Amino acid sequence: MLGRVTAEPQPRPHTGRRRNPAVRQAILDCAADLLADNDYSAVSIDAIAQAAGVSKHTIYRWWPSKGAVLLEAMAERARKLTPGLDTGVFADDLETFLAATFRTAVKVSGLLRGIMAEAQRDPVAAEGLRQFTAGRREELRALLARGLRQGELPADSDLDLLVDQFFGLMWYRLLIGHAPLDDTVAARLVRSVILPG
Amino acid sequence: MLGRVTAEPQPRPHTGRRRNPAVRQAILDCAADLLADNDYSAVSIDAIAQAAGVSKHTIYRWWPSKGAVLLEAMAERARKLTPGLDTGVFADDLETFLAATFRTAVKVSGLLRGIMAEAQRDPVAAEGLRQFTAGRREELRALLARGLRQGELPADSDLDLLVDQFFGLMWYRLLIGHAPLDDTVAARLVRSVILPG
DNA sequence: CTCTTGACGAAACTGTCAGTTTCGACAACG
DNA sequence: CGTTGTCGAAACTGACAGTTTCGTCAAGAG
Repeated sequence: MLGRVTAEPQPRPHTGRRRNPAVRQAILDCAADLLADNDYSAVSIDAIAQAAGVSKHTIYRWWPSKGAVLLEAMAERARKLTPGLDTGVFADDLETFLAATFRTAVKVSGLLRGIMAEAQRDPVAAEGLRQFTAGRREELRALLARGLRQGELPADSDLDLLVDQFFGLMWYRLLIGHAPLDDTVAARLVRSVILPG
Repeated sequence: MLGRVTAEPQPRPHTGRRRNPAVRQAILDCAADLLADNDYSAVSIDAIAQAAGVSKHTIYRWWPSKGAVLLEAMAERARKLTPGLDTGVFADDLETFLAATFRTAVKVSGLLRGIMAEAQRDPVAAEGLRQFTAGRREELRALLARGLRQGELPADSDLDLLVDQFFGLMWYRLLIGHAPLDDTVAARLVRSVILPG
């Protein structure tokens, strides 16, 4: 309706004061820092705004909800820490991937746990988390598919199930905290799935 | 200090009005029902108090926090739905256990997700969830140990890792909601771990 | 240069919810 | 019947998400 009335593809290129990308970045950085350092409960929109020297108004002009801010902060920080190497030796690559993933996850566990909690009540955060985890699953799945092609995994392996077993164990230990999540776990996991020989 | 001064082991057996167990039960039942039906965000202490026809005051006299109430409600409901049979055929028992566990978990997924979210900020709920899941892990671990003794699992299986892979996958799918959690999953999981033959 | 547009900070405001406190019954036991 | 502790009702505090209002400032248009 509205679009028909005006019928202007790009009527006004732009005018007025431009948004400051430094402000946006400061918000994301402070959000991630707060989540990493403090308890999740200590991280409020007001706290982020204060830490970034920004008004709440500005935050809500750029993101629709608290969950959206936290999620983008997490996604950005996670993007920086992805290995993705290929030595040609499947078992080594898988172990490297898992070990690096676990190490990073433990380092930012406060952030991950907070986002997971937020996603259980905020649909925006839930959808974002679904997309974020989908990307991570796709990466691991591609790696496992290579192992399957090279005959290092049983031919009838269910890759989706395997992926969820790995990431599931990771999240389970992160969220409950009953057992460690370190390089040893990564090594044992790899040994439990690859075919002997 | 205080104990020394009085020096009375059981000074006063009891006096005054007795607490009404029906009230306690009503609170737990209503809490579990609310969590099962509605969104978790719709479940507040006020809502539970109103549904149970009880004052908030009464709830807080019996439990220290919201998380404690929800956790006890969950633990009670979960206790009613444990299989624990033994047909002698390990693979069948394992599949039955997993399938029943998944079915129940999906049915009360709103409750489980809410508790998990609560446990990420309330230490009381976190400790309770740790104990609850420890019991579940112990049960599954005992079942797997039987399979190991009977030679149906690889001799070098890491049972703790296996347990966390199973429950991890369950929670992961419950919390993210990207893939189903049904009998088929249980069957495939069993097939992926037992030795052929 | 000046006017318009929109980004931004400050701060007040609304609504919800956890947890506390107060008060007035009321029930059991001595 | 008095003491003791349970219970409901309701007001209250404090924190926080999200909104609104207002004044200011920066950048482009004319």
